[in-house]
Amino acid sequence: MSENVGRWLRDEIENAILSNEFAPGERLDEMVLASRFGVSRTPVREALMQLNAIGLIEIRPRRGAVVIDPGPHRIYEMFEVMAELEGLAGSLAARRLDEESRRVITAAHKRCEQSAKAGDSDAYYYDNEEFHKAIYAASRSDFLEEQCMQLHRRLRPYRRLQLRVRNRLSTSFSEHCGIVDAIFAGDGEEARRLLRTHVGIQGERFSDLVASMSTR
Amino acid sequence: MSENVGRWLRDEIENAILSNEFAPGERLDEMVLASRFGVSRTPVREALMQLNAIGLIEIRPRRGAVVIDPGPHRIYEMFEVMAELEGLAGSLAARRLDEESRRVITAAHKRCEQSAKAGDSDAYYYDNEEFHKAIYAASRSDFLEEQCMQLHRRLRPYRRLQLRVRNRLSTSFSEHCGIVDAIFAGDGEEARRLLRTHVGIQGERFSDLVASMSTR
DNA sequence: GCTGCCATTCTTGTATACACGAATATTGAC
DNA sequence: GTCAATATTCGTGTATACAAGAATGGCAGC
Repeated sequence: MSENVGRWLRDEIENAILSNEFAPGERLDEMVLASRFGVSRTPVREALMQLNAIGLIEIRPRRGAVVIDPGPHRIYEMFEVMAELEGLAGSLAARRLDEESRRVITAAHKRCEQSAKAGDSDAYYYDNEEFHKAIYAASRSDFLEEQCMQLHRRLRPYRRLQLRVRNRLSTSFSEHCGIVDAIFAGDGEEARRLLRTHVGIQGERFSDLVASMSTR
Repeated sequence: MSENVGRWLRDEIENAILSNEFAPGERLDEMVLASRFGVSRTPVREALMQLNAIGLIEIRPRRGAVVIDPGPHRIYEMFEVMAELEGLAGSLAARRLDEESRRVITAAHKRCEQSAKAGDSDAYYYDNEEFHKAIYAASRSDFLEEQCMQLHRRLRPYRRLQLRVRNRLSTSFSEHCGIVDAIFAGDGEEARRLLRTHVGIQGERFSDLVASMSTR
């Protein structure tokens, strides 16, 4: 547990929302949450305020908090922005790459290769995450890294669904190869282009997303 | 005043921070704020929690809240991300432009022209803001628009400082002209490119920023 | 006179109490 | 039986009370 109950609750409720335990549209009753976590309403409210500020829930005055339901279209928009930010991170990484970042990216890339070849979609899910985080860090822009991490976190559940789609694992990994090559070659614009298409949702992948969302 | 005290306080304190009334590094005492606004500590704390979540203040456990001091480097990073997001907004706007957006952009652009020709830097400051917001809206991506608005808001104080720099007014307006042309021509990539350079801080403009920050 | 330890004070973190608006159930009229 | 007006319940919004950790100041020892 974190040092104070408020933060701990914020993380707990955030996780519960992102893992779909609290479904979109669901009402979050302060007293129910308080008794569930064995605390009073005060830290619960503080946690809710923070989740409201980052856009995970909506607090309607005098009418309680509900989990925001982004809907397919908005999720598409979020991926669109994510693609742009990752593209920027990639281009900066290519320009600013140092030995340490190169090492971390290579390591994550190799783990992805193993999981992809093994066809282990769960393992790939985690390794892929580390790969992308390695690129954020390699951008050497703290603010960009934070923005990427935050958006990545929010999109995590949908990413996971996407990996279930047929052939997505090997396709994803081969895209990684190109990205790594571009970054290591110092070709920022190529890295940006490849990451944008890698992260963005084009064509049939959007209907895949919608389909997987409705059946979860 | 907003419907509930918590939100009102959040806006009040946010404005006070962005207008530099609460300086970076300054400690925000809950009781001082409470008595200043004539309320109890509870809504003050809720406001602080929200400001913490959006990264305007830092709450150190048991040690109170302080206004975050971004520092020149981080502000540069924020402009870098802003440039990228505005570039995306511009490219989407060019592709999706409808009559309504065209009208709003044209109107804002004309107001910029008047303020620029009059050399009225305060008027231009507001008109310029409306111009950029018009482009966010024209992107027809609600999420992108929100992200842009939020970051724009945070960078507002520094934008204002930049406009004070010699010749920046006319330079800015002539850049606007190119952006409008590209968007109206449906040239998304050109709009993106122009907006990126328009918003980003290159070369001497970074030292201008640093200089203006130290003397405010 | 300076340094380190302890007591005091001050501020934050959490719980509880109370007030008020919204949602809901109940009762009465038609 | 349906609808509307009203009473009741329920949950949020704010204030206050209490607990506990951090900052501060004083005192003793050197």
